[in-house]
Amino acid sequence: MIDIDDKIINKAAQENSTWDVIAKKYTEAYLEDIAKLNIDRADINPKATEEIEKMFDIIKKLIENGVAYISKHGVYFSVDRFPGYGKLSGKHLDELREGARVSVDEEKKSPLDFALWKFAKPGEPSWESPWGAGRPGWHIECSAMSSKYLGDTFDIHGGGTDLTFPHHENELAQSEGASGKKFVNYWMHVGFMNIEGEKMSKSKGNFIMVRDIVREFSAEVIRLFILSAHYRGPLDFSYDNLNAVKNGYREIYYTFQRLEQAIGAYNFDENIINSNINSANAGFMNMFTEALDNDFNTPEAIATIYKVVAQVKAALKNHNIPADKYKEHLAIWRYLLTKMCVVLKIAPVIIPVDKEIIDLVKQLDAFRLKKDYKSADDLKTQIANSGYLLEFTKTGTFIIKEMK
RNA sequence: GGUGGCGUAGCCAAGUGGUAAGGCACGGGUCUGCAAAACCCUUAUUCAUCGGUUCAAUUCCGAUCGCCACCUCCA
Repeated sequence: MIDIDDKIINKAAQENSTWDVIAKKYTEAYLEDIAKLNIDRADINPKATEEIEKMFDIIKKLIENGVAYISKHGVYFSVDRFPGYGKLSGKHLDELREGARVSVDEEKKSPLDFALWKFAKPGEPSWESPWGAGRPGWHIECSAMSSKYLGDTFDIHGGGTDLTFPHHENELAQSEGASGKKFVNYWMHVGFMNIEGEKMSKSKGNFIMVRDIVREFSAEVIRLFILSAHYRGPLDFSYDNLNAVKNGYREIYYTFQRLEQAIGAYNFDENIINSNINSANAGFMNMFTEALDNDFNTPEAIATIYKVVAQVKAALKNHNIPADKYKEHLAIWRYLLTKMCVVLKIAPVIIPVDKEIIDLVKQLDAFRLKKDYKSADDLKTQIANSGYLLEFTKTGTFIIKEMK
């Protein structure tokens, strides 16, 4: 969490508040939104201002290694002294220099050098450092926090595609410049979400807030929507698209409910499941796994889930299977489907149907048997008003909790 | 201008040197006492455009057009 920077300082001034109050407010709002989207809370959410000592360690090492220097305005990273600079974003130093404006800061050795530590301006929050009072440069907190909690080298670093340059490039440079080791094994840069084909922007007023859409759509639907496009590409937000995904998800949700009711209290154990998974079942699981192994191809993984849903529906109707094997057969499919949905965290929570409703349906079925359709229809309406729809099948009536 | 990415049916969206997954929507039909967001079927001779390589290209190469991001401060 970056809890100190220019924006926060400005916002604090605007609202007649202090940086720490502002930072806390937005951090909490962020964590709330994350939770609403069913995103697991990170084990550690370090704050930049609580990791200042670690920043000093890195800056010291960079100075020792000759890739950082002290200038009038702060401690700077020397881009020219780090041979790999530009390797992440595919930029070349000479091209960048041409693009750079005439240096704003004459004290910098290269216009591309960036601040590791900024000396305090009057009235700004500041921390004591070996080089003078000031505050962290933009990128240093990420290097400090990652090396402290994940080590000098770690596997996956995510972020928006807009951060590739300069932020991640600089972060990589200072981390590797200090440690001498490879910083990150895989970078995952995600594409932007547009609104109705246009970039979100405050000036256009076309931005949406997580807290607003979670009121209308479940976390599962939102997640499925986001995962429906490859993460590197752009994602176009629109209510039409979201509703289309919602309609698709309904099928997954209902299928879970049908499975639940068809299997009932059947008690299966993993051994039976594992010994009965045949090549057809395993094939779907492999498709799913391979899709995700292939640069996190979630659209393909989702397509596999829909294929499994189709298999499940066929299985539900397959009464050629001996009764004693039927539930076992379904349990295997449920096991696979659940596994896939859990990975994407879109598995629905199935709430048992209320006793009252079950009783009503029993009455209704009795009326149907007696061909008293008037009474049956009345009950059906009553049940529908409680939010359930019924599917009459040869083997019984499925009671489906409607998805709003 | 530079660098990178993208352009696939009405919409969303994968994919491969060998002839286009999946979802949504639409249309037609079926089952059911009636119904259903249940079931079945249908929907791109074609993958921005134009060339080239190849026995074969949507997939490789080149050009063109269009869209997006970054390339400046700050984050």
